[in-house]
Amino acid sequence: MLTNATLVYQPHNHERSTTAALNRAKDICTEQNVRLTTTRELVLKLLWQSHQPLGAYQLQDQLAAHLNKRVVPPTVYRAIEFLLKMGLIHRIPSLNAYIGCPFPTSEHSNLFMICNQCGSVAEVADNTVNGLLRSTCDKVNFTLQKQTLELFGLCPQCTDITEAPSHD
Amino acid sequence: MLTNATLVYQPHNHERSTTAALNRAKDICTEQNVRLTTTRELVLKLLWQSHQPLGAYQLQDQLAAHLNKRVVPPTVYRAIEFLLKMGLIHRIPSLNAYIGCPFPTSEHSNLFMICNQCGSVAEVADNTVNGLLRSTCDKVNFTLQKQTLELFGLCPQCTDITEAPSHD
DNA sequence: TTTATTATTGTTATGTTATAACGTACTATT
DNA sequence: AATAGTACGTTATAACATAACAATAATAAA
Repeated sequence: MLTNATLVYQPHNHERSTTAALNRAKDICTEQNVRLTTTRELVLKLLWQSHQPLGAYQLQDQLAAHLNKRVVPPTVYRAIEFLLKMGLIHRIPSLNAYIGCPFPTSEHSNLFMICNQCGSVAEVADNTVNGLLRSTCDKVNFTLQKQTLELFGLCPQCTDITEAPSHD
Repeated sequence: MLTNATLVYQPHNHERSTTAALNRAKDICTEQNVRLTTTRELVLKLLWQSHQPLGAYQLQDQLAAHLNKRVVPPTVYRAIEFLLKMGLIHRIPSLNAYIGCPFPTSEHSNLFMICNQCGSVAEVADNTVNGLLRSTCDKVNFTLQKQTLELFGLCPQCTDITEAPSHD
């Protein structure tokens, strides 16, 4: 069906993918000799458990609830900063929100499909897009270092619902 | 050199392109039967005159200076909102900043090349990229409505400077 | 094990970006 | 001139993010 492209809708298997992501994160941190502390791990977990990207202040609330104590912005932003640096999460600039990365370690395109209807976000790894962007940059002598590609529209589910004949 | 792609570095001919953009804007507004008021026109002008995208509060300062009176955020954001709706400017989410659009009216890719060195931003209209994204979305049944593509790196100038042999 | 070093977190304050809500003034048409 | 619609003024505040410095915890070195 899909060649060259991997589409990952975040909550495709909630519990399992969360566990897998946390394990991968632990491995990566061990390997890199950095510490996945309680706060950091909890933030990552919350992002994976969510069906949608979460903002810093949503994370703050949820953290506070889980840790049963006051949590202040810097705490959240430090964890976010760490996870971003380790490639374990992404920031989605147009949403001011964060989301777990399904492909840490591997080079990928940072291509997000954001549903305007239900708010879900899928990350797509597509080498063709990557290649084309790279060659476009080469043509104009732009040295590409990083990218964020945000596509807004309707996810498959909401597309189907919208297109389906109404019955009222 | 470039096929299918148009690269527009904002200040390629400052004065002339600003004037041209303002005239185009007037035409568009007349045609659409909406008003390009003083504030709106001034914001557009400031964005075109700038070598870099401007934030709302930078615009606020510059507006205040030009109009010789206090300008408050809602004033700026209203002008921005209008210009965005008319397709005359873009918002660059990762910078929280705004930039004049060189291709108003025409469908385009919202592809920006952002220089990490000098802060300049170029907008690229590339049908190939557009087409590929569209087909990628089709493949996964995602209904594409809007997009923002942000590429970070070094602009041609800064690339050359960086790559040139140092002499110190 | 004690000490030194570094990494992490706590804490307070503040900076930056953006919008809500409501009232007033302008513009165009009748 | 009355009216309706659009735009702007004004105040307050929401939402997102970081600076700066103190305290603590983990790790490495003596």
